[in-house]
Amino acid sequence: MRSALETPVRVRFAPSPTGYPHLGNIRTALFNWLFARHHGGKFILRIEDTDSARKVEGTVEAIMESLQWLGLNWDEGPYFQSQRLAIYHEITRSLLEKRHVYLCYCSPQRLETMRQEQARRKQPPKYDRHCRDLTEEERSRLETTGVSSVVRFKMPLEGETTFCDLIHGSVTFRHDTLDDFILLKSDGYPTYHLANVIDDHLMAVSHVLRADEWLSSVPRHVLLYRALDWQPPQFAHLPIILGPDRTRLSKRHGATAITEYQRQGYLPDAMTNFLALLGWSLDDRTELLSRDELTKHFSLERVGKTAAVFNRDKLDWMNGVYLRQLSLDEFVQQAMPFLDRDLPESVKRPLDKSFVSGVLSLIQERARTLAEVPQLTSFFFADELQYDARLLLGGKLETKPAVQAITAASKRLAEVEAWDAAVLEAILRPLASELGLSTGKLFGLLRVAVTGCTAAPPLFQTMAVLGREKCLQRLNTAVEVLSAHSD
RNA sequence: GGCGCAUUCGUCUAGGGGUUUAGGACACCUCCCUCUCAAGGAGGAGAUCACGGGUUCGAAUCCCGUAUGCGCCA
Repeated sequence: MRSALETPVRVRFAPSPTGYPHLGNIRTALFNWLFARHHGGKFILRIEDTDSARKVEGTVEAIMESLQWLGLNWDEGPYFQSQRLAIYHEITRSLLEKRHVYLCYCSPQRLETMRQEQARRKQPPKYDRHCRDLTEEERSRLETTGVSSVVRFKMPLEGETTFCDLIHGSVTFRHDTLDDFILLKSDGYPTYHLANVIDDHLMAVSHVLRADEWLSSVPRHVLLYRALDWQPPQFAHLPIILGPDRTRLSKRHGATAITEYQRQGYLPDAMTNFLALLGWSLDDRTELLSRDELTKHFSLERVGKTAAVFNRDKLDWMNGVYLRQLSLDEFVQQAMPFLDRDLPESVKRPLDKSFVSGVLSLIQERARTLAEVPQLTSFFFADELQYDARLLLGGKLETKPAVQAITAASKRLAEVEAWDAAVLEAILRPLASELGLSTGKLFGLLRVAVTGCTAAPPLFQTMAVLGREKCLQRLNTAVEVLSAHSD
């Protein structure tokens, strides 16, 4: 067996453009990238687009965009398998010459009835090798009729193949449980097995890190490498990521496309950190790791074997941690596009940067995603607040004392010279006792009057950012709301 | 149907025969801080380590079955 040190590390991320990349795909990409960076190797991007029927428009772009968003830069590629058909054909020809493969002329109908028969007899579906030993005459007769053919691999009839997976250890498959799988389809396109093996070899891929579901295909691949006289790469099959219902991730689980997480306001670094911990861990306590720390410590030995359920709550928590770690300027820069996108249309654009900065300083530690920012701050930008009078009273106050309290506060605030949080507090705190109200009641009342919400950033800081004019105006409105309300 | 892989708190995980009364994180609960919400701090609850057999003085850790889940083969 080759050791990782002998050959330069070259890994690849090889998605099919059949759908937008989701968490599972990207996690595979991340592990490949981390492995490459850890070993100072190369990370290759290869698009396995040989199944034209399932190709989905725009996915190649989405794949590249997703990788770029997460900072998973590739060193080579993208290579496209659809542009390498001549290579696959040539190598298939050499396999034919060496009799490792054969042409199969069986019609889809024949195969279908065969399968049904096998299913009826509860036998494993397996090609019956009808064309494996055709005589030359039979073959040329079929050729002249112009029937289409596929190329199948001659699976050894006995024996077994054992290989060592870097994560699972030694795995063995008996040949008689495997069938003569197809290498080249009748339309001339290679199957995954053929194209994948050829490309990995030609691109000098040293380690194949891919999802667990390919584990059962490895014996086929190993046998193919042998037939071609090539040295197989090292394999590492990664545990898959499951949805909350313990089934594989799919469109049913909502935001599957990784770009959707970008839209929902997750930071690339948080996403990377979170994904890295799905199937890998550093030790028994470290949860937060920077990109550099991840590449420094990443190793296949610490990759687990069991499928992991994606836990949105933990992602949210982690994103909040990363959001709080940002400097205010960085936070403003990150949040600005979300404000632009989601604040009501009535709010004038462009937004004033210094006002936004003041606003955001108050909610940075309260937001878990950037997409929450507009909701958390919309009252700062609104012209008029919408709320019910009962919200002001909070079930604790009568209308009259409430009106008195607001009026008294307004009066004092109108006279304040310096409009900042400390001064406001120095004015309003004593007012509570003067009015015979608890600070909780007074501040709660003012909070609703000024923000329209019962939960908001600290009152004095909020008022300081909002500015005197807007605060007084809103207190006024609150009095009107209360007056119109009878209890 | 055959083959393969997996199985530790709800979830992510630590754990490679004795240091384990199974550790950490998210979520949950309580308390502290406090003008609300967060953040932060302190604590709590939560896993007979899927089950059953072995091996061993001793097993979550090794072996064998069973079950369940997932995957591959069409």
